[in-house]
Amino acid sequence: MPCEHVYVSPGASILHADLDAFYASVEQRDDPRLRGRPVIVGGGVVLAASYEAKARGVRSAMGGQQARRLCPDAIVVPPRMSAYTAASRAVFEVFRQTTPLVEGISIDEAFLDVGGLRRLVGPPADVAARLRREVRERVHLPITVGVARTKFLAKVASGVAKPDGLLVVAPDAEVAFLHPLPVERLWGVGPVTSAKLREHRIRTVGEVARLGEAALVSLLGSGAGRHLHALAHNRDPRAVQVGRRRGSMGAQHALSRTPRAPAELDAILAGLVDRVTRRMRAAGRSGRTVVLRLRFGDYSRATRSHTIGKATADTTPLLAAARALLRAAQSEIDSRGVTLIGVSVGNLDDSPVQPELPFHRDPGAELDAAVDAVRDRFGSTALTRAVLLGREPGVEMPLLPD
DNA sequence: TCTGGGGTCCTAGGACCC
DNA sequence: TCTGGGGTCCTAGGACCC
Repeated sequence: MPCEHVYVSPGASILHADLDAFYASVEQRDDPRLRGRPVIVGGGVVLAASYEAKARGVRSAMGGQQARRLCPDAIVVPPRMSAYTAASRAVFEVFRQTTPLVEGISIDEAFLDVGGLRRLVGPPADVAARLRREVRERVHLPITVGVARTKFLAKVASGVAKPDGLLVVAPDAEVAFLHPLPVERLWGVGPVTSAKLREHRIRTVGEVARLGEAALVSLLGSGAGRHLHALAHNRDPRAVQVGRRRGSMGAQHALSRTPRAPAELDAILAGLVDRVTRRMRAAGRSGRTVVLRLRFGDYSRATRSHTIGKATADTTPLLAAARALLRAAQSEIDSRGVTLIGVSVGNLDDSPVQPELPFHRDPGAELDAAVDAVRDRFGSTALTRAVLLGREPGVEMPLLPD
C-alpha cells in the first residue's frame, strides 16, 4: 500500500532512502510474470522476499523449507548478483546527483543530508519526493524515504512508511511520532533487549523515555542504556558521514554435523584465508588481527583471535596464524563437533599490498573483488557467499561512480 | 524452523606502560 | 616497598544489522 504522509518540515533535512525488498523487486522489474506474485530470492535460505511473500509470513534469513511451507505458490528464483549490483549503482547515482553528502549503509540503503539544498532546490520533503520519482523513472524500482532532523528518526520513519512510501517527520511532531512506537522500532533493539524491556512491562518508546537513564543503564548496561535513553529522548547528534571504510574482511563456511577430519578442516580454513587475502589484495587493504570463528555441534559459537606484528595481505602469515588458532581449538572441536568455520582479518589499514600475480587470477576472485568494491563503497551488505556460489560467467566489474 | 554469509559496535578483564 | 590513577592494546564474547 503506497502511502504519502507529508507534513510541513522546516527543520528536517536528513533522508533515509531504502529500496523495498531489493533483490525481489529487481526480479519483478526484470520479469513481468513475477509482478504481483510472491517471489523468493535464494534457495537454501531466503535472501529476499517480495511483499506478496512477506504478507504470507516469509522473512529474509528464513530457511527455504519453512518459506515454501508458508507460501507453497511462491516463485523461487536464484540470485542474480550482477543485476542487483548494477541496480544499486544506478540508484546511488541518483543519490549522488541529489547531494554529495551520501552515506551508504548497505547495497540498498543510504542516508542523504539535503539541508543545504533548501534554497537552491527546495525543502527536504520536495527533494525526497523527487528522489523517489527519479529512482522509479530511471531504475524502475520502488523506494521508501524517511525524512527527519536526525539519522535515527529518518531511519525509523522509512521503516514505518514501507513499502513504497514517503514519511516526513516535522520537528514539532517528533515526540508525538516517536513515543507511541513499539520499542522494537528502535535501531539497536533486537530480540534480547526487547525481551528485557518487555519483562519490565516496557513496550513503547515513550515508556522507555519515562524510565530514566539510571534505570535503563542498570537494566541494559551503560553503553546500551545511555544509547537507548538518548534515542528515546530523540537525541542523535550523528552527522551523515561520506566515505566510511570497512574495518574487517571475512569469509565463512557452514558445515553439516558430519564429523570432519582435521586435514579436511585445515583445507577449508586454507580456502577461506585464500579467499579473504585475495579480496584484501584486490581492495588494497592489509590487516593484523586474524579471527577464527567457530560454531559447534550444538550451534553455540566461539571466536579465537591473534594479532600479528605487521599488517599484511599475504596469505602465508595470515594462514599460519589462522592454523595456529584452529590447532589450539582442535580438542574442543573433537569433543563438540563443528558446524561452521569462519576467518576474518581485522585492524585493516591501507599499507601497500603485493600486487596479484597474473596466474593467480581467477574469475571467482574477480567477482569477489567486484562485490568488495561495492561493499567498500556502500558499507556492509547482504551480499552472501550463497550468492557468490551462484557465480555467473562473464559478470561485469561494477563501474563505481566517483 | 534444524538455522547463510558478511559486517558493526560494545563490554570486560588482563598485560603493560607512564 | 606499597598504593594509586590513567591510558592503550589484545582477547573473547555478545547483541545487532542487512
